[in-house]
Amino acid sequence: MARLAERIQKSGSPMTSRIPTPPGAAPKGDARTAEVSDIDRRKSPKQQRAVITAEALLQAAEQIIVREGFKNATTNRIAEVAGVSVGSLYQYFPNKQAIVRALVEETVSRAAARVRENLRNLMDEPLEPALRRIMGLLLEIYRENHFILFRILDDVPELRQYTKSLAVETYTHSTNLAFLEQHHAEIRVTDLRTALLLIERATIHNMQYFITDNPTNLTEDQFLDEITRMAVNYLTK
Amino acid sequence: MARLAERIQKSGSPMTSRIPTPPGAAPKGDARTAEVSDIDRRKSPKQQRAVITAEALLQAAEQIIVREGFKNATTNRIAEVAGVSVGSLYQYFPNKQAIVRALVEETVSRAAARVRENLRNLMDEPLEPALRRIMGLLLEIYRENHFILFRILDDVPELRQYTKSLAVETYTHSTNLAFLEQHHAEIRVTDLRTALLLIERATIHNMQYFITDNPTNLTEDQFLDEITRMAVNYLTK
Amino acid sequence: MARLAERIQKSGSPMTSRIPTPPGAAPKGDARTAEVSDIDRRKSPKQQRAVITAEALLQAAEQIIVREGFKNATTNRIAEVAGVSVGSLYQYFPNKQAIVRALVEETVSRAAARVRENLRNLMDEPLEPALRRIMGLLLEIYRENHFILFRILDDVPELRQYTKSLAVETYTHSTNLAFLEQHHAEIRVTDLRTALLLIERATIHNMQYFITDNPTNLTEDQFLDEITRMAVNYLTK
Amino acid sequence: MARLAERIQKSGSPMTSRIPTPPGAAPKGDARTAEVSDIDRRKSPKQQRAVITAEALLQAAEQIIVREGFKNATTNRIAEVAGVSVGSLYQYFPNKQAIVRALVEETVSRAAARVRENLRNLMDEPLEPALRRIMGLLLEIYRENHFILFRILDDVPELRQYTKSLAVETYTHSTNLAFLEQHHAEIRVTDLRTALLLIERATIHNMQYFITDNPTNLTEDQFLDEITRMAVNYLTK
DNA sequence: GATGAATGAGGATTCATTCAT
DNA sequence: CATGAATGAATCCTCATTCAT
Repeated sequence: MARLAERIQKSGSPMTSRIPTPPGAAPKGDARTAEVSDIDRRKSPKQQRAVITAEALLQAAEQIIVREGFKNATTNRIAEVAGVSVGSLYQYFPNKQAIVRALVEETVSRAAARVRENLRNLMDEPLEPALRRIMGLLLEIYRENHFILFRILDDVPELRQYTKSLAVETYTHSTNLAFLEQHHAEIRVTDLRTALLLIERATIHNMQYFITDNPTNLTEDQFLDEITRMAVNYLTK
Repeated sequence: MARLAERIQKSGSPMTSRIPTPPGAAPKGDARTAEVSDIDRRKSPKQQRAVITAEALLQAAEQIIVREGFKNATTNRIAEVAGVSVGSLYQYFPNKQAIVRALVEETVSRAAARVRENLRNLMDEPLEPALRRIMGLLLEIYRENHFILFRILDDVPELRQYTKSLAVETYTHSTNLAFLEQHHAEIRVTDLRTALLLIERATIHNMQYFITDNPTNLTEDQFLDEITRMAVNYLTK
Repeated sequence: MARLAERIQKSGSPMTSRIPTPPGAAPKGDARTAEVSDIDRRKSPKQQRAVITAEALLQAAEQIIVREGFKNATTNRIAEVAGVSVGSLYQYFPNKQAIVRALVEETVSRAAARVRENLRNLMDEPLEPALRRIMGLLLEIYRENHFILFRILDDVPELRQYTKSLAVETYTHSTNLAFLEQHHAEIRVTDLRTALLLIERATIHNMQYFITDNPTNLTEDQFLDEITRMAVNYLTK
Repeated sequence: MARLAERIQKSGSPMTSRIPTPPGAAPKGDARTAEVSDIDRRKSPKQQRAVITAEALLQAAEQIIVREGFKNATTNRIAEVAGVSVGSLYQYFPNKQAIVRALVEETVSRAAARVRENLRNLMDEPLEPALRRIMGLLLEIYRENHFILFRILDDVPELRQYTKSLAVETYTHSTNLAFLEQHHAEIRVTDLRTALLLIERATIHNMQYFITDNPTNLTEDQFLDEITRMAVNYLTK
């Protein structure tokens, strides 16, 4: 939440600029640097109170989305739940979409930080157990933030163009890649980047379905085993 | 198209009944017999003209969605493009959602029929080449019906509860299963149904991303090879 | 009012197209032909009821503007006074501005028709008495339609770009010119078109002030005499 | 600028009092003595800083209006550009309108001073060349202050009631009259005041159109010649 | 049956003004 | 005095659905 102020910004005319805030991709320590505010018309909060309000708005938005569904998250309702006026909402967010975006970015970057940190600690572990651990972490993260990480991106079509840049994988991509390179001895595929992308998709969406439906009737451990096996088999055989 | 009339039905108040038209799941001859709740159907278009009108509406809806985006597909516009009045639209479909649903079902069941048919012809082929062939077919189908099969489900949150039952895999599930059983000798996983579900997810969403973004920069053939390899490796190693 | 349907049309995105409906400028009988509807999204009224509603909306708008001032002429209020719903308003007019525009065009073209007709009958009269007659007519017209012809154009900044094309003079310009040419013997200025433009401005705005303030304390007849004299002196001396 | 403080005043509830600061109309030495209603004045900026702030606000307002259009001149934006807080803005001006009014008065009185001064120097010149000189000066002034002198009055309907008292002519009226009286020998019209009013209207609005559109395609010199001729012919023939 | 006019609740957004700090 | 966060009424516009003709 420390970077909240930096994240509150104008999104130009609703989603016209095709290239979104590019994901930090520094090969070594890919700590995301604060995204440049594109001509933000909204004042960035300068007083204590302002930060609190902006925060309250985001929390209100999240709460409504989770409890009442995205379509009930009108600007007026968000303001109401946050305990402020609509006017205040527009003081911090240029439009409704910006709230959702801030919410997602907030969640994603936190999640990504967790993943990257774990991944670094697992750099020296063998591929399979390391992957398995990461899978477990991912499942936990996605379960905790299911609404924000999955549902919202579906519910806000305009946000879809940003989906890529807002996805957790994107934020962790370079670290993921470094992890694979670290284990290249065990891996048979040559194009690591491509393999990574394919596995990411396969993994994430299986998790999404596991969380919402669990059509497999597997236990969580069994599920993670299978998912890991799919990834490892693909990479190593 | 023949079963159109059967598919047109009322969904009660928008999506309150949780269980939609359940997918046929007969293990062997899974020819879907239309199980339509006769209650709630607005109208049985027995006359030629009626069917034509309903069909025109669906085509109009599809055309608008594909060309102008989902949010431009208002009921008035659909009727306009179809060349009838809104009043008539409501003669054939109880509400907007029913149109979308009919459209999806239409597309899905056609696609599923193609898949099943191909699958049956490949029953005696070895696992890998057979799978590869199916993968190619699926990619083709998803590409052709990208908007209907992927985008709509995202754009109509209320339809998401139906996603499962409206997905192509669901319609082909039993055939798919039969296919796997036919090749059980090559397969090491024990729970075929679960394995199938996992592979389906992994495959379909990778295809979705390949079609919309192709972030991998693979050629279609390369992509299909990889996807197939992922599935085969998972099943057999 | 007969051409109402033709006049109800979309104005593109609010006033972006710089070139407005060009004024009819046929040298001979400059009867304005129905302006082409630029991509009008709104249905043109086909039933009796529709025409009545559209008409009621225009009248409501005029009434509100005249009685309550332009700023009270909100879309909701216009609909209310017209006795219909806002929805209906937007059935016939793509946006608020279009209503005002329709109102002005309606008034202007009617006024212009009167002027042109009179002018034609005065073609053979000597310059001064003919001009004096026209001045009287103009004053009458502007007095009757003061709000629509003067105030609105000021109150709708976006409409200002159209001011030229919506002004009465513009609609009568070719006839006016023909009138001057007819009297060229009495006239000393060489560039009739320019002279006409200068006189038009001088005349119209003096009338505007006369109607709203009459800071001169002249009687109407005296005022018309002076205005006429100004024009005649400019043209002939 | 010295008289700024005097000009800052409260206008009651937005423009309810019909009679604004009346223009000084002393026939001879018409140096405007500021007649400000002390009631309603928000604040007397006696300190240096205060005057500077108020001045900065006016300049900010002008800048925004000219560069970004009137509708972008919100109070918040004006304060922002002026480098102060909205709160401060309301310290110096009771409401938005007061800012606009101050801006107009400022500009008008400066312009009027120039006109009057020139006029005095031309008192002994013959009518035509003197008028021609004044016309040139007026055109220059209007061109420089086009936005403030013309556009604003259109954009702030509430200000229109003040139009008369805020117009340049009004501020120069007595001097103008004195000028005409000085030349009464050349003039045939008897009621000089009325003639003056008529000529003022004719002149000013032609200039307005010349500046914004120049529909005549005349050069500036030609235009001034024509305008002058119109005035002289009217006065002397 | 068909038509298309009418509905109206509801949503996003703005901006002059106030007032606690 | 200055600040800037908060206010909230008000505005324009949409679109699924109904129903009189």
